[in-house]
Amino acid sequence: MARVKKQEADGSEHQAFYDCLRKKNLKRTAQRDVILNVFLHTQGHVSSEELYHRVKQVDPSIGFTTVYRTLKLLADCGLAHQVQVGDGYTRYEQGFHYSHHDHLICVRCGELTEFYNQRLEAIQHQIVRRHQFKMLDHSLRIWGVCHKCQTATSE
Amino acid sequence: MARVKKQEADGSEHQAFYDCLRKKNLKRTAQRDVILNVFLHTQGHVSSEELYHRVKQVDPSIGFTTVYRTLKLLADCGLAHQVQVGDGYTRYEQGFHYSHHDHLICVRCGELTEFYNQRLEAIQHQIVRRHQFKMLDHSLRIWGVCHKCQTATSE
DNA sequence: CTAAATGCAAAAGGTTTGCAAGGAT
DNA sequence: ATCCTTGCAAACCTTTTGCATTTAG
Repeated sequence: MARVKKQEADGSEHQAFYDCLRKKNLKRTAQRDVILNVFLHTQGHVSSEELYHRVKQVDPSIGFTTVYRTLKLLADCGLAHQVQVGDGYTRYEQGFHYSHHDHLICVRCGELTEFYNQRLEAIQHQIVRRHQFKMLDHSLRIWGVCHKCQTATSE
Repeated sequence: MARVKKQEADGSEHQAFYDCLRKKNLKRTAQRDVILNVFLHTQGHVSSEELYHRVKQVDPSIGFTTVYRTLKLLADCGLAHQVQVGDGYTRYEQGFHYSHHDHLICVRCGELTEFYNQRLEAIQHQIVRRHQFKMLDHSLRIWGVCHKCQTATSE
């Protein structure tokens, strides 16, 4: 119980979304509501395609394009965060309570493990400063074989 | 002079390429020679498309497919190294004298700056060990605005 | 000779866009 | 009434592949 991530009051993401829509003079629609909900209930890193399939189970009338565009909109509103895993798909992870982290990617089973290391971050800031570079984003990805796949019977 | 990277005798890449071809039972062709030469004389991070255009200036009869496939072959032989900058193109940098490094990417002018930090590497090894992960590759990319673009008249 | 290489054209496969119809404010 | 949204179909774009022809060994 000690390490349970505290969850913000339910709906804070929704409110943030509505606010963002208003600010952009965009409209709240049933489709966007469904897509946001499904996205918020999805763990991990989904592609538009994957989210589309989940959304279809809730409302089969929603098209891929809308999911695709809404995902971009969510990213724009800070509710989703883009990740390029390198598998050919643009993936999104939840971004509202987003805190920077990096990824271990298992090339065998595809599992993504998130990690965060303060010293890593500090060094990056140092490097950027040294190059008089203004950092906007950064991404560290480590590919390899996860423990589970290493111990699995190698064939 | 103390830190000048020692250059191998000219042609060592070629020899390595021929050896690799022989080992794979593949053939040495005029096209592959041209493509290797152009690649070796190209600085930075080229896409197949870009290399194709350079190659065409030497021999217009060489097709894109051949450049594309040869680039993959070069990577396979350790002469080229793939980099995903995130601009939609698969890019390659020289890989024969390759030593691991990471990239600063200017989102304004597209400039790629390479850097290397030993502590960064050490921490990554530590993280991997901690996760009982067998690292195969890793890539750190930092996006931002380079010094030149920061000082350029902002409009 | 035989297997590999080449180049064209076309297929793939994910991403993006045009547009007519429908919907929110 | 107006401007945004939706979903379909098609366009895009880079990456891959099929195949008939040519070429290296």
